[in-house]
Amino acid sequence: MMNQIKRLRDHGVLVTPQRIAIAEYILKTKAHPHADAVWVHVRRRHPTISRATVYNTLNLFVEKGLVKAQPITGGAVIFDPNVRRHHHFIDEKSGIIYDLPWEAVKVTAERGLSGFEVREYQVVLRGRRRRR
Amino acid sequence: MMNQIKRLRDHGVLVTPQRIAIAEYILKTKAHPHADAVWVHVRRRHPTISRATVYNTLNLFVEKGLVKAQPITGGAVIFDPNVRRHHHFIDEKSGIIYDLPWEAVKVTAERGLSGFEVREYQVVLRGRRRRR
DNA sequence: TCTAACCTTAGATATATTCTAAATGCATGA
DNA sequence: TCATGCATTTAGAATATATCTAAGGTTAGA
Ligand SMILES: [Mn+2]
Ligand SMILES: [Mn+2]
Ligand SMILES: [Zn+2]
Ligand SMILES: [Zn+2]
Repeated sequence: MMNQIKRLRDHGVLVTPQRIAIAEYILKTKAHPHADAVWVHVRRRHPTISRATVYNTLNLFVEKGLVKAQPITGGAVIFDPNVRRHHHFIDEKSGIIYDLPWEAVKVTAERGLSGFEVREYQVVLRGRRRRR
Repeated sequence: MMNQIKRLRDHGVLVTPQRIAIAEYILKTKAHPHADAVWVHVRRRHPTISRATVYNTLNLFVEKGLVKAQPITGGAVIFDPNVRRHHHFIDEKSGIIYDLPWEAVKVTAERGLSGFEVREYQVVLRGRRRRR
């Protein structure tokens, strides 16, 4: 899509076919994928893309503010196109990570935080997504 | 210390010299170390202890409820002797992880959480520890 | 003391991520 | 348009984290 290309340029990212392919997936997904999952996805249309390019590109997108790296699980770092403030719920059975809107949870400092300059925070919740 | 040995037995852990050495460090530290840091520490007195034993032992301690694994940073899982509910502040310059008492922050569910069965949660804060 | 179950170990394997250096591609000005 | 210079891509090596294997050693209770 043309608007992804413009979005890359607007963020100071030099456009290449590999970066377009990665952007088209990572900027729209709700799956919170890790780098290897992005690689598997993007290879469907770009069979020769290397793992190093996927890592390089995702790290570049983080640096440019297009995505956020979320190291909230044990294994691999996951990449999140939602760069606004929000919280995360991790389903312990499936491993699926859900976004929770910032307004879903209210966090209030009570005491004992005077020694800490907080730049950002989030609530990380674990449990089971209820069957619907 | 004798009370560490009793503590291991009380948790159904068969006592060995390696486990005592690991317990003496991990059950008292405030450093939130990862497995390799525990290995480096314990080798000062047990030079032949293997990395596998350190990983096996820490995972056993988690299973027995003596410590909690906290996958809140990118790299290695850290092991925490504080198994009560609490929050974490990560100093982004040094990487040092500080415990925040449960009462330091109040978390209130507001809306949109009806589909989620929450088993546990914590607030993860990042920023800079203020110079005192 | 005897013994069965359990533990420790070195090294191999698996997984996640970065590095290296050579080949290739992109953007710009002539 | 094209040459040029700089950035990007690539395969594979290297590094970091974690688990597995199988042989040998230890623990704790009878
Ligand atoms: Mn891991
Ligand atoms: Mn990692
Ligand atoms: Zn998210
Ligand atoms: Zn802690």
